[in-house]
Amino acid sequence: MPELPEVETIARQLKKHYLGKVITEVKVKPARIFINCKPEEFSHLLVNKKLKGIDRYGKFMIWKVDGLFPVFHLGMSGIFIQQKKKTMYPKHIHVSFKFEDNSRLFFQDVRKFGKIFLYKRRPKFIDLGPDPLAENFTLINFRKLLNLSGVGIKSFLMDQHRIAGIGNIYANETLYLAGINPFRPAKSIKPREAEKLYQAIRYILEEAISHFGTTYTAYQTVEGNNGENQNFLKVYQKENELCERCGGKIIKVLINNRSTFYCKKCQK
DNA sequence: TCTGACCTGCGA
DNA sequence: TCGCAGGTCAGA
Repeated sequence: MPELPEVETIARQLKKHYLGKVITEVKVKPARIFINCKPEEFSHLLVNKKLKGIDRYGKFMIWKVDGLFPVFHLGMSGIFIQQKKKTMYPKHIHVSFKFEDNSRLFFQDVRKFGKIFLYKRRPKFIDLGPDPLAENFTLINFRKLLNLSGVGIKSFLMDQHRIAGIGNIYANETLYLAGINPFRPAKSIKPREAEKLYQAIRYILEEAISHFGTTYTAYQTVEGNNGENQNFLKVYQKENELCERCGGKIIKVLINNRSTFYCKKCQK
């Protein structure tokens, strides 16, 4: 599921509702999604701690909780949902947080591809590339990364070790906006095209955040609403529709086993 | 660099 | 019943 815009949307809403509150209870369901700590340890260490900060790096969400840093990766189907009624207890809940005001927050993950970590210091994510909305993601750096790469441009955009935060939907949309064919080798991208692509990455992600993310199947905001960005997509899931820009047909192919949508006519 | 496995639910 | 889904990683 969630790519950078969805994680950012969730982080903003969590801040709005829970920042500054003390966690009074943490219930966990033992599952392989706990990576570097035991579920019961996660639960025990977070009780009676205040949620002091929430931020994001790529698709990772980092909480700051009185000297501890729980980190969440939402995988394909992870979401955070507020409990709206006391009787509301959805399926596939792996963590349930209760706060000092008796409000509850659930971490739900149907497919269990999500990951939960617990650190004593804020992780530096040295394995990941730059976050595309951060200051250190500059055009100069982006061009360098492109030149060093031996893969196709779509795989390049989705490789978290190169750029952290772009997944399949936004890789498709970014390449469409920049007018670049997804089969092109990353190295073949010319300086002018690199600039267009760089701007497209930021534009597509920022627009998606302003639309609260893209709901294609499972994704919902913390408040339980669908995102709205699916109404603004140009190619993703638009197979056989006509390209808004040139009237060409949008086609679907597989690249690295991931559905890829593009306009053969205007994406060169 | 690429493929398959990890999971579950949904729609064709 | 089968294929597919927004991600990631080990192993070939």
